Amino acid sequence: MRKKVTLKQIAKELDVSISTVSKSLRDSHEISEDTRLKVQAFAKLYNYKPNNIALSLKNKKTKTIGIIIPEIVHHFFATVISGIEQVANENGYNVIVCLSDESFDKEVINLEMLANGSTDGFIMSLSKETQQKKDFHHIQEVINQGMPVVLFDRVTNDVFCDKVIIDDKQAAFDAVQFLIEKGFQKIALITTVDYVSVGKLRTDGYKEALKAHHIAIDEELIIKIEDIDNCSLKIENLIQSKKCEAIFAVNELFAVTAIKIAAQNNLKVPEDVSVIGFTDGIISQFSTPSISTVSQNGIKMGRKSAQMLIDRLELEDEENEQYTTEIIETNLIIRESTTTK
Amino acid sequence: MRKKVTLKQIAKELDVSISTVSKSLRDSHEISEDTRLKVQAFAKLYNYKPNNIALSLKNKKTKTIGIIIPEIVHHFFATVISGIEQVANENGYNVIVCLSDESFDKEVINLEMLANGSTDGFIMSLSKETQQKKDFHHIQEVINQGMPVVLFDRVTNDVFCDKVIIDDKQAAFDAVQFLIEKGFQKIALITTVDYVSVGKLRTDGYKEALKAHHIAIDEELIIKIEDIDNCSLKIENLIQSKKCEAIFAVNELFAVTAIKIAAQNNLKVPEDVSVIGFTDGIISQFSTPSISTVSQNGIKMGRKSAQMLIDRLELEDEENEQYTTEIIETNLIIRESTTTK
DNA sequence: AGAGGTTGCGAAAACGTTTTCGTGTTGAAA
DNA sequence: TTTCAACACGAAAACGTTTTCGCAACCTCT
Repeated sequence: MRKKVTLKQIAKELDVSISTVSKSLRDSHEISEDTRLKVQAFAKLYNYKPNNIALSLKNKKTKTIGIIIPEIVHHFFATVISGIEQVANENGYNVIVCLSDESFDKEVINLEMLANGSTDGFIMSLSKETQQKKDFHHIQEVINQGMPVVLFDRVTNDVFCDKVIIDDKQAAFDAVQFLIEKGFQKIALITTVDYVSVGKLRTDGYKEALKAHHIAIDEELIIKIEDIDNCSLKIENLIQSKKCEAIFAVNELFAVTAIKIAAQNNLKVPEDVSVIGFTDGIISQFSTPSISTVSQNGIKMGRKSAQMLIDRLELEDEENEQYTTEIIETNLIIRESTTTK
Repeated sequence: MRKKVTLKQIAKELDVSISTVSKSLRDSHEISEDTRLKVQAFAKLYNYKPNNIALSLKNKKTKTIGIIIPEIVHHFFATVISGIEQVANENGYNVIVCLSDESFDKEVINLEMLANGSTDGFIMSLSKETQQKKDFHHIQEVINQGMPVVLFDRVTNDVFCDKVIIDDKQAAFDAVQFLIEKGFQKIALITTVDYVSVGKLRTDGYKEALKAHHIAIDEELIIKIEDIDNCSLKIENLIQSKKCEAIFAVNELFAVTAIKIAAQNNLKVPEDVSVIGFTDGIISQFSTPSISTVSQNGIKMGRKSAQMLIDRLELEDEENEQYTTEIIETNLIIRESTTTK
């Protein structure tokens, strides 16, 4: 077992000082070519690599980004991480991932844990519980300590920092308008409870699209799901009522579940009912029929978030207090689950 | 902006030495109750938390686990990370995630990057390219430096370390046997090229099941996919040949693609052809029909890997050279895509 | 030969901890 | 009064770097 070699050991072996070794390896002009080459050869032979921890302590930079998200077993979040990791890597950063499991407490603990020197900044998406409690002191605290934070997707107006979002309302508006233009009037909405920020915004977009086209909002066509595991009944009621010609669902799971239940009730998609979902994940692509959906482009979202964070990190305390909110464009991907009336 | 407070600052404020502050906060009996309480109160007021980097440097332990996997946008890997994170968290560890993108070079770079002090050990799954090249010197190197490594799922016999796998061959055997017992004889196999270790093993299991039941192996029923994007043609040929009554696919994507192509060719699943996949991911659960599959339980795999790594880390150099290979049980989940002949 | 400049290197501080050891003060025992 | 232990605290080393500064030795001019 050949342990990692340090400057001190090299110095001892070659009978020079630690400073000389360090300078030689960094190609300092202070060192004669003789010693420089000698040291470099020795270092190469023993495969010397500087210790990251020591560097972090000295430089007060870890070159590490903390990511805190609700869960990772979720295609959208996985793509965002993937995007973050790309940009981080390009810039010599590592990412350390923590999951809040949608819990406020875990979010706080993870944040405090990583804030004690482990990372230079954070990229996060709020847990459901945090959004519900509207308690963001932990994030503000970290920002006050001088650590940049970028919020993405599930954000809040109550904390000032850089943000990356999609225009949820507009995207929902576009999707519903698409259905309207295809001739549908009775359009149902399957959404989340209101405290989930994106669910609320998409609901707003749905309503505005109807209004813009002078279609009355029928509350019976709007169902709000609290818990994905118990959503079937409500959706079944909706389907069986046969009052809707089209469905807009605020996520993939709701969309595919609606399609499944429709099939069980002998309704064909898209012949009997058109469906548009949200988030272009695995499900939408591979379900039968494949699902028309609003594509969020998690990769781009992740890349942008990472870029914003790194830009701020490398600004070197120039105290640019101008926070910006970046909007990632969405686009409607039309597949088999929609047709014309 | 209130920067984090250090021991030194507290010491200065209270006009005592750094040692006294440190000892007070660690409830040392060397310190009088007076000063101890005074220091603790002050520390609490200023929300003192020890700096992780400094601790890491001193203790030569980072309490961080490095994860290197081919990609994260892949339900199975996401569940494994989730499992690792659970156990890591329970034991006060953080996880730092790097993606190899199936590239050998990126795998090497990431490993070397993290090996320079950033993590205490690794949990990894080999990239395709690494498996193809059969070059594992980078992993052996890290192990030689005294860092424990746990390999999961895509492993190799060429490096000695702890491993966590499923019994791919047995699982494939069971799945195929299940089809045979349902009365099918003409069972097709959709698999990967041979250098992907798990693909090879599952292929072996398929063949052995046929042999065990005295069914001749028909090479025309075995198709090997190199690239997922161009798999449609081969699968279509298989389907159109109408030579198979059932299909065993070595992953979800192959399974769902087969079902889709069957539908396009007016073959119904499971009435005309039964399908069993591998990996119980989102697709299998939500596709229509839902897909019978071999469940791998990524969570359990992740948890086990993390536990093995942490156990070894906390063994404190007891040099236990007994490496073990843990096998996570699989189980066959029967859904709508299979029936009896 | 002395002044001044260059070259090549080492000592030491700094980052933030923990811990070992040394030391001065106090109190009690002899 | 002397002696010794207990007590309370501080100095310093250590972890592995980088960097500033100081200092010899040598060289080059006058």
